[in-house]
Amino acid sequence: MLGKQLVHIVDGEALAAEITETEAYAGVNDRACHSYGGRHTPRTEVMYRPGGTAYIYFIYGMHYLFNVVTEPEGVPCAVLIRSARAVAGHDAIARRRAGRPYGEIPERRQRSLLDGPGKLCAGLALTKEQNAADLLGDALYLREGTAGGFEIGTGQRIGIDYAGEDAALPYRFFIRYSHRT
DNA sequence: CTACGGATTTTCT
DNA sequence: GAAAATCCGTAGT
Repeated sequence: MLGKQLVHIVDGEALAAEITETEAYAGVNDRACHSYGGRHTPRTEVMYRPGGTAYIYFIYGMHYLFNVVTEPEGVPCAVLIRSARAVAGHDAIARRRAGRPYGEIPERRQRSLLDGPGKLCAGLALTKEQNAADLLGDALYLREGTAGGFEIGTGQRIGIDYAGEDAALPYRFFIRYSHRT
């Protein structure tokens, strides 16, 4: 999904972001995954749905995180979208994140608008309303991006120290930008 | 740039 | 009742 765009139509306006960082959550054998051990709870039920379903959950009392379910029905795996870059609806996204249009926030904040999983959901107005949504929908979908020819870096997943040995798995993926000359 | 504390409520034990 | 797939502001190097 790196380089693809996530689009959410809100009040008739497209809010869109190109995905720059992801993490894989690999199902019943992955201690970091909510479905580890085959757990069925009200929250994890959506993970068992077919690939292409949105899995959005609430965490830390104040943030939503957005995932894409990836496998056939009954196999509870998902990819967390960890970071992205706004490509459409900048003002609406900035208002949701900072309370002001894009041009009125500091450059520092413009560059870090969507560089976290909670920030992405806040900026694109993704909440439990969109949980379990089909990502081939009219209001929420993925599409091809414009980025091309990038390299993919990998690393450990963030914020899952409780996962024991699985915390070391290289399941974090990100676009390697080769600036410098 | 890193390091810290506080926010705040769902979720599962 | 504890922990959580986080973020922000502040302070320090």
